[in-house]
Amino acid sequence: MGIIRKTQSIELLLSEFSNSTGAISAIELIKRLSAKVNKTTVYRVLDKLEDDGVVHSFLDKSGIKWYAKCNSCTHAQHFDSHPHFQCLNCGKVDCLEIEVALPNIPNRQVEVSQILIQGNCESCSK
Amino acid sequence: MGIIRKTQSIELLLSEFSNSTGAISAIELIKRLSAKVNKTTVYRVLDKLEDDGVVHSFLDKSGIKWYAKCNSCTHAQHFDSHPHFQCLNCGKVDCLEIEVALPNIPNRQVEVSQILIQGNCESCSK
DNA sequence: TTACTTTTGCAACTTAGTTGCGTTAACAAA
DNA sequence: TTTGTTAACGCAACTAAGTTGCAAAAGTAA
Repeated sequence: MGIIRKTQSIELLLSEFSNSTGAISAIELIKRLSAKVNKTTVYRVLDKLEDDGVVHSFLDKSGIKWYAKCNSCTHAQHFDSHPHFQCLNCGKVDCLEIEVALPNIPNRQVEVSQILIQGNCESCSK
Repeated sequence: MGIIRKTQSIELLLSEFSNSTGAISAIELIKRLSAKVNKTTVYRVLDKLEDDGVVHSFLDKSGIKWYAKCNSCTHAQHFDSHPHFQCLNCGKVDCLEIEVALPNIPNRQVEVSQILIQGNCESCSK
């Protein structure tokens, strides 16, 4: 569907993404904005932002949803196939700006792939 | 903790895995065994089987848990880093017996990685 | 300002998985 | 074979993330 009106909730959500480098979980966003935006609205706005190619989403290992700004996604094409890195120590999640070459898989047509890497991030592995 | 007693529930769960090639979702197992085993027990047995290296688990794109027999896992070492393939048409999920080489990631220590590939399986892409 | 329609908040719901606790059933020892 | 121990089980109640329906509020074009 996409965004039609620039509302307050949308501005608030977008500014959360502007003020952050890594990914943010839906739950974290709901928590941060709880005073100003209802959780249903947060989920709905995130859906639309993803639909418009403004953000992309993925699940971490415990099944909760994370969102991050897209660098080069549009509504038509989602370049969200980069790996995501989650620090097991501090919990921070980032998009890795690298390409992972998947080997050809016999007799199967690949549509989407999702790579989640867990370990220790830069600050936590010192 | 691991399995100490060979109970009926464990036998039932194990036979489900023996009679199947691909992965099976926890929900599917609960459904199949609903007449004989309580869902709490299914979850608990799966935990233990995973603990013992008999099966390994992963999440699909909608966040639900899948289990598959391990070919070469032990309690000490889980070789569950192969990719998983989920057919978007028939829903079937398989372990792919291939290695995916992850590029080195600067300044980060990789502990675990999880690769989920979605597309059309052999039977569905004809 | 009006009229229209999107967006929002609320409450209630859904679904997967978890927890606490009293009961049942493996199984080793007698 | 029986008994005692305790792992494993079933049940009900709970948790947490996310969804739905609907009436009210807020954008926006005219």
